Amino acid sequence: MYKPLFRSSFVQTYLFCVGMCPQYNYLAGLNDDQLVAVEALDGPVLVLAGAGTGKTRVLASRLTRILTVEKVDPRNVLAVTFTNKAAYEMKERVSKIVGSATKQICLGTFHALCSKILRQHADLIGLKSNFSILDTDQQISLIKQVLRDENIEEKHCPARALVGIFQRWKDRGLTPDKLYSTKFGNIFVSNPKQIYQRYQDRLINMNAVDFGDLILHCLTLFQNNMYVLQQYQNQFRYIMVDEYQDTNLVQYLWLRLLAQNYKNICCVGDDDQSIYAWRGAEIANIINFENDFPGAKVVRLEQNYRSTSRILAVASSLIAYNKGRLGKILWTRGDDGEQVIVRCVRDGYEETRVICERIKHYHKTNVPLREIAVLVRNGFQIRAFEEQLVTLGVPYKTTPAVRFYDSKEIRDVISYLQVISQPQNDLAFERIINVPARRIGKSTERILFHYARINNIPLTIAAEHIVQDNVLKPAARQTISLLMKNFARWRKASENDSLSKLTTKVINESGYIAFLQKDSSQEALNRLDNISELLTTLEKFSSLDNFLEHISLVMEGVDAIEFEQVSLMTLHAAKGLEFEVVFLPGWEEGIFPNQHAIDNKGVDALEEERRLAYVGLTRARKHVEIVFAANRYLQGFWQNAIPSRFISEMPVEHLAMIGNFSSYNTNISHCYFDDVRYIQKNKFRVSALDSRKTANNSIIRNTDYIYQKYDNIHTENPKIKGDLSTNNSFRSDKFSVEERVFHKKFGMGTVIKVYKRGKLEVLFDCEGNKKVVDTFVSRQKST
DNA sequence: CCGCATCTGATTTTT
DNA sequence: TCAGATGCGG
Repeated sequence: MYKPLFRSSFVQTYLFCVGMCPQYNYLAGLNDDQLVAVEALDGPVLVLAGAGTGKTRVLASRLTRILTVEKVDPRNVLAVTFTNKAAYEMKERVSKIVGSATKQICLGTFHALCSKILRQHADLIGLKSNFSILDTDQQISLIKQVLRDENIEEKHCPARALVGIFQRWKDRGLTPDKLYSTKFGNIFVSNPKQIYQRYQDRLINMNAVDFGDLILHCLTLFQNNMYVLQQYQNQFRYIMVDEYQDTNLVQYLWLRLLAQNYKNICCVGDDDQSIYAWRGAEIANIINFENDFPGAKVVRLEQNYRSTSRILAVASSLIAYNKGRLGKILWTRGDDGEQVIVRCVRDGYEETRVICERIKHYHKTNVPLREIAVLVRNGFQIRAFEEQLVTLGVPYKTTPAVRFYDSKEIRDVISYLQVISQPQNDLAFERIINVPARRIGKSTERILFHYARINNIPLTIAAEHIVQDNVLKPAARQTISLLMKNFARWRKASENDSLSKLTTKVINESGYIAFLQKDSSQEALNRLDNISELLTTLEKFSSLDNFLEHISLVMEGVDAIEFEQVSLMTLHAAKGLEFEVVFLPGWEEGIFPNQHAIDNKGVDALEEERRLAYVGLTRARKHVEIVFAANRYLQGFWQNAIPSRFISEMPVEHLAMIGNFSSYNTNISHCYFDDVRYIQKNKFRVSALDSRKTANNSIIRNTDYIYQKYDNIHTENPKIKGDLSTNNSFRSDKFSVEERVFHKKFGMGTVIKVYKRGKLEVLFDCEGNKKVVDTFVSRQKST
């Protein structure tokens, strides 16, 4: 019953040769701390790896040591990462050192590994091994079905929100029976537990899991089947985890179970770079590591090989405002570098213009475009830069690019393939039952669905049955009959045909291609292109199941060849990357930190924003340019903005403030930049950092100076002295529709709509319809 | 069944 | 503003 996940063949011999090779030195160039991290193989180890401290190198060297020096069978090594990207990177790196043995290592994302394990023991949790993995769209439509069955109106309880809520529960190991709280986010329904239970029942029923289930089911499997757990506990002698700060509770429990036997678990992460708490990551995992794994060794990697010391000083000062950190101090032997530029601009348009000018400037001074990045807080900020760069003819790339597998036509084709391979996949069947349009409308669907639910059978089976009866109109009956005959034929073909041959058959015989060819629009042409691209991709897969697994777990398309282009991306997407020059626009209260974080009364959300800022700053090797605008056109309103609090948390001596601050119409401009304006550029030395540099090879542990410096920042560096809230405070007296108001510029008007956050739409008597912020209008006294 | 008007609400995103 | 959802009429 039990099979090892990976089979080994001649690897042992190969590794023996590598291990014996005297000139081969995997330890070359590692610093003292890195060396400790690489050599501490026994027992639990936490490697706190700051940004740019050579984390991936350490992981790869460690793996090398385990395989070549300790001569551990690669099958006994488990290496878990969070993203496919990280898994791929690690694979690349390790295969350069240990070659083909890499394939034997159990290396992958949590989800991929759990899926693999689950498919081997599916029967133990009531699934078949060909279970389907639902994507978000499918989750939503399943929840919609459940809500419909329970007679719950979606208005009170949007399916999309439920996806998130269920996911969070699953992140925390809460199966319906364990759910103790009936709190349901902000959503009101009478019985949340029941909806959750029904959703889970339906999933099992249709032989499907969602992403959260992959790990949660696997954990349940281990907990309920001692002998299965023991097999894996014995198999995985060494466990390594990357990006540990991003793991959630279930993943932690999963790891802890697996590590129980050998206890050789090494987690690498950085609490300061934890930016995914909002989707279930538990920063507590990394903070509590020493308690969770008794006797754990903690290694700090603090020597930074990426940024200038000024950039590090700025980033360190900022992150020091967070409480509850494990505490790390990055240092470098590199140059002090330039000051971090903080630029004030009039509005968003100027922001884009200036940044694009600066991009051209750096490019002219021989910085390659691929070394330049604009990192934003919100996706929508990217667009303005795209437009400007297009007009300037500067090549750029945005991440995430539109995902290949997300496009409608690809999803359609995949759904056909899913129905072939997983006849119980109702959601896939539902998607294509009338695509291309074959005149199966709502009424036919309803009859079919009803029949399936009453008899508790999959839709495909129900369809087979129902065409035998007379319940359907002849036309619909014939159409469905034909469709089912097609599927039977394709299913048969799938046993012999290659994947691309099968797919070609499907898209021709189903009429899908004809349906697209009928349409001569550019859009349809693109879709046809995409499909032929899919056919090419399919060549690479050995089986249909293989392919379906891949697209469920690896949504990323293949990265295009990297041209010389500027990177435009969100701060989240930038984690793990580095650039010579980094632009950080939109550093205003409400954008960064964003409004949600400010509204949350707790500090947690704000601290996560701060970590995000820290991630942004530490992406840069040489230059950082922060920009904030005094006015911004947002969601249809012009609003004036306050510089981000994060700016005041950075040490002024490392900043160069540039810009015209008079655009502020309150006293912000003066109070904010008093201390800053006259900083002289060249008078500064980073003394604490310098002293470290002079130390001959021994790392100075005396960090008092820096701490003292931080304390000063907290107490004696009140860069924001004035009242910043002048224009951004909200009125306590709310306006209502039809009320008469007066605006200094537009005159008298009537409120026609009231939005959230004090925004009004007013029909002015002379100026017409305008949207304004309520702090700019006054109430007309009724006499 | 589709197209157009109207309304609503608006992070971050991976698996 | 602007994209996505909804609802109505042909």
